[in-house]
Amino acid sequence: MNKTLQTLWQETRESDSVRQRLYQVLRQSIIRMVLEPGQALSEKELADAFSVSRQPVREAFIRLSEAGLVEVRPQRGTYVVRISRQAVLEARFLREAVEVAIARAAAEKGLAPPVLRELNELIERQRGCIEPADHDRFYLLDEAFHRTMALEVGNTMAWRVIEDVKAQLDRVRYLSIPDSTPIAKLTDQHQAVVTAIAARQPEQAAQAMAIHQREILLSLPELERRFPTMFEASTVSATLAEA
Amino acid sequence: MNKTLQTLWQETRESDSVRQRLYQVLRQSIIRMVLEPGQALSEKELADAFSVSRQPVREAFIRLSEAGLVEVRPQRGTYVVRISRQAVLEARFLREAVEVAIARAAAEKGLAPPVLRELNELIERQRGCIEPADHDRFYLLDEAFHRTMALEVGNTMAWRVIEDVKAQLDRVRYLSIPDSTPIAKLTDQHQAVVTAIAARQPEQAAQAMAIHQREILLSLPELERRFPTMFEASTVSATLAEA
DNA sequence: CTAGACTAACTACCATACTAGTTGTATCAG
DNA sequence: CTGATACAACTAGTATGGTAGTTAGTCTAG
Repeated sequence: MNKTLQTLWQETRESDSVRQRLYQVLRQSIIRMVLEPGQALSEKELADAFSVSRQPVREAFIRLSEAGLVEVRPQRGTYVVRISRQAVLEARFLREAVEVAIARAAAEKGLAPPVLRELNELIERQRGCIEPADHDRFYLLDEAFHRTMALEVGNTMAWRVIEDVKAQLDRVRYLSIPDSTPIAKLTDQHQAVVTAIAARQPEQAAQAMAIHQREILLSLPELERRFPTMFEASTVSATLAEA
Repeated sequence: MNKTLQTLWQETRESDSVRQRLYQVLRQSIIRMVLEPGQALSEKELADAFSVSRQPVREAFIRLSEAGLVEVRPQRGTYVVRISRQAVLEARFLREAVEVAIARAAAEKGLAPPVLRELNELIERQRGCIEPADHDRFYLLDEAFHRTMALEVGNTMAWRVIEDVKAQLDRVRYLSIPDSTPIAKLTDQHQAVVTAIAARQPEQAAQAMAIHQREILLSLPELERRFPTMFEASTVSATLAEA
């Protein structure tokens, strides 16, 4: 069993339930490609590795399968799902729909000055990741940026949805490091969104967020070529449908 | 234990896992107010009632808690969550965001003639529920309408999100029967959406769907007055925030 | 009569045991 | 050597037992 899993396990809060801790560890491991797409996961093996029983492992599997990160095949096994072009496109569509609505709502209702200050501060810190490039830190700051916006519009439910679909997208993003969209460009896009919100221009905010959400589309086909084993075998019809 | 639960249990497919069957039964029961907001649910009691073990009941509880329909308080108990104004508003926001995006995408990409025919047929059957008013049948046809649109735009993920948030909204809808928005009006709104999609007018389709999604807002305050026990005690600050 | 401590009856969580179903392999018949 | 079959080693799903924590009620000390 992988060493990194043990490390992540140690980092989880002991006050949480075993199920939650396992879920977090496995989720992170899948996103970070520690557990590779297609890999089989064993309830028993993981239970032994973490010195817990099979039951919480199983419950974590169920949760992961609902998030679309693993597939549980009854009496057969549980597998890390391969990246699917269809799933990525669906996740991106969904995330755009929700985040654009959030940006528009934020511009309509307006955000309190302290919140705007917090967002701008996050953007500043993101600029600090440009040179030298620090993708890990930017990832965290980027997540914080989107989370802050979602929650400040008063919507925990929306953030949970975003968090779920983000997992699909982050796996792709992780693959595309370091030749992904430059951090500077993404940060500028964040800035554009906040500026439009501060200026109370809903359509402009929505537009800026939509542009931001479409960045990921660019690298997908190339990644599928470079990492064929990570992807679900795409049928010809599926390929044509997207053309 | 309630008689209706047993009936629903009989109707579930025996090929599904006990966990899934329990989830469906409990979900429906909560939406239909068979299990009332605030009511305590007992693992053991339900397990005995359905002649299954506590484990699948527990797993169904976990899934329900993720859908925001029950609250699991460790070592304390599991309770049907009361309707919360905040949760309803969040669910509505989220649903509007996703469904509007779907309507827009459908108008942009266009739908195949058979699909348009199917949607129009559903609308026709919905008209059949107007006089005499058949809310139960309309509910199913309405769900079918939205599901068809979501899936036809090629998005199973989006439909799953809608399905989840719909649970929150359907509970309110169930309360507001029979003095809810007239079926005729809702059907007309469906028609407007399909017409705009068929005419390939994205903005018009988005607008029509947005109007449709805002219907529910109207009845909420009155329902909160009429059924105080069904709702979460709303604090003064929360009330003010929504004003 | 009141306040605090103890107790009994719950709860969810985790561990373990058992069942039924799938799969790969080895063995045996042709 | 090939093909089918039986078996062994897995799997997830379900059942049951044990543990720690919460709660409400009662009983006792003041």
